[in-house]
Amino acid sequence: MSIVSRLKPLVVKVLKELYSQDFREDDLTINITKPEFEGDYTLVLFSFVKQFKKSPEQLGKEIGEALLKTEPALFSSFNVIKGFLNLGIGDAYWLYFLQTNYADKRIGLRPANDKTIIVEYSSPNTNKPLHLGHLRNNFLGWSVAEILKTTGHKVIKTCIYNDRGIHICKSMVTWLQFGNGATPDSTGTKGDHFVGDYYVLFGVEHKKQVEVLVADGMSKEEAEKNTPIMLAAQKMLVDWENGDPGVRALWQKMNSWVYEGFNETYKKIGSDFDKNYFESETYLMGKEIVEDGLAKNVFFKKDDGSTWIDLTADGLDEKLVLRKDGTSIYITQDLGLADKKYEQFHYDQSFYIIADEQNYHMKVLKLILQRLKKPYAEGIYHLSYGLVELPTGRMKTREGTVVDADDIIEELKNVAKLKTEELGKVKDFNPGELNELYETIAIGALKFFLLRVDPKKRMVFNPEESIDFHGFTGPFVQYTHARIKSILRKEKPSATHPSTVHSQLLPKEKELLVLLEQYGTVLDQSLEEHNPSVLAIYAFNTAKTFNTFYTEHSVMNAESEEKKQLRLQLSELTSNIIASSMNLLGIKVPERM
RNA sequence: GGUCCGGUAGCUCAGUUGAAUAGAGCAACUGCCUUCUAAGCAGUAGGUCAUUGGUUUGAAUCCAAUCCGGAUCACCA
Repeated sequence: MSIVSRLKPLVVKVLKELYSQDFREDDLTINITKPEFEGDYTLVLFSFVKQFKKSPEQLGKEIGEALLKTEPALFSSFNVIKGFLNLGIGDAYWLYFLQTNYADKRIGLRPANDKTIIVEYSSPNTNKPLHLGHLRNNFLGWSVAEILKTTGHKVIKTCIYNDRGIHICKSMVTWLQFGNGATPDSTGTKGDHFVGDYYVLFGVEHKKQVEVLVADGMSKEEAEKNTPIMLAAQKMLVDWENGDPGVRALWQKMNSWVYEGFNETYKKIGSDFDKNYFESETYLMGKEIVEDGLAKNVFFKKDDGSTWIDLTADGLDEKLVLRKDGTSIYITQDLGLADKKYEQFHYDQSFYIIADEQNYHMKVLKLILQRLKKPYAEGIYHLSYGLVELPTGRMKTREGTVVDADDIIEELKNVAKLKTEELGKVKDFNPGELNELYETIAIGALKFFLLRVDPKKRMVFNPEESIDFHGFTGPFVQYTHARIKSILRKEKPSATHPSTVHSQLLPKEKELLVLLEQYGTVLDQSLEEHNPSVLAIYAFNTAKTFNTFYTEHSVMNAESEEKKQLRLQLSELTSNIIASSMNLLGIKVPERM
């Protein structure tokens, strides 16, 4: 139990005894004491002043004295400044926490509960490689899923492949017309990039053909729809839907190239899925749900035969759910997929990690499911994140400003290599170990960079900043971990050494320990907010605080054996907490770097 | 136009369930490697918290209005 959750009931109890008034723990404001004041935690008194008609100074004195009397073992001192009651917590509390937790490698892990949560955190199109936007999505979803797992939830990670549709046909048609039978193997190109190149080529060809048509007198708008290559793609889509064997075979072949490429990238970035869904298998689902909803008058038909839902009562519009020709649209598929997932996993909650461009769409999805009185509707949760932009603005495929996932990882690996060679600290590593280290650092830098920002907010990805391994970065935290491990390789805390619980803590020791004690609270916050960035910030602060401690005090050459043991324990606890919090972000921490 | 999100140091971001003198990192400048890893540490400098008004003992935080930026409102996905 964290210190704050221990303090609050005590204050409630004391207030009751002193003033015969009941307070809820939520009524209390207890913050960590600012460094410029004496004390560890601070109770803010202003809210009581009016109620009890006493001065803050007097209240503080009375409450402080009562607390000290009630728990003399916990509190060591108090002081009142203006409306703030600063409470000193005795070293014994912190030392007991250290003693009982330092060796826990799985610190933070909670007992299992009975909640099942399904997390959909990747939804790539199979016509082009993954880019920076996909990475934020993947890193975020993976991390949120791991946070849920470590706090005891059963989690199912899923991916939905958008593997059909006009965009896929564009790559296919272009490959048929211009590919001359080339394959990823024959060209030595990664499969997803290979297919993506034809998608780009489609755009180039299409543009050329538009110009020809316009020169022949067609309007630009008309021409856009009528280039030979566009018509071919549209025909291919119809053929695909009709199950044309040739088209299906081509589709399977090209998609398999893409999956091979995706799998390589997913493996590298550590994305894993318990269940894959494919749009080609789900795009017809949902029609039954619409039929059902029509019968229940949740939906209605217009004269042209199209099916709609009226969401104006909820401040939205009328929304189409089936086209007039009876074919389904995006939202229809999503209704079907939500149902399918529930059928398969009976989830309590269903998370969708999707960019905030789709806020409206996700609101509609949940609302429709609620109108349909689906048992799982309340559990639908859209974890909306902001787009990743470049310093020059939004990434645009057409302008070639999209940052490719594989490229950026490779670039960061190179930086890691150069930096590591320059420092020369791991000259004894074999090539395999070196490659692993470079990858650990590169992925760590990238994940930390994308996860350290509040997911809800738009963020700017500055390529120059991302290759900086100093300061508020993944490699900084990784480095601190390696530093600690270097000490612990020399000596581990002794299990037989007499207890350190009666030691005296120096300011830097205490500062670190107080921070380490907050790990559980931080984990709670990241869980409640579905926000990995609080863990990233915490891991950085912990590393920074350790480095300050490390510079000021020697562990191995401590003043006494007892001090050495205490610092070894502190070091081990720090490394465990850094490792745990970084692992929840999907970041590995090296033993040496 | 309706709805939603954002505007904090030169840049990137914390802080937004109200609380003490608004914090980090980068960039700039000054120091510290015969001592457990200098991918580090210590320090200097840098702010009308978009603007105006309001509520409050107390506002970056809550309310209102305004300005600026973004997203969305398709028989696209």
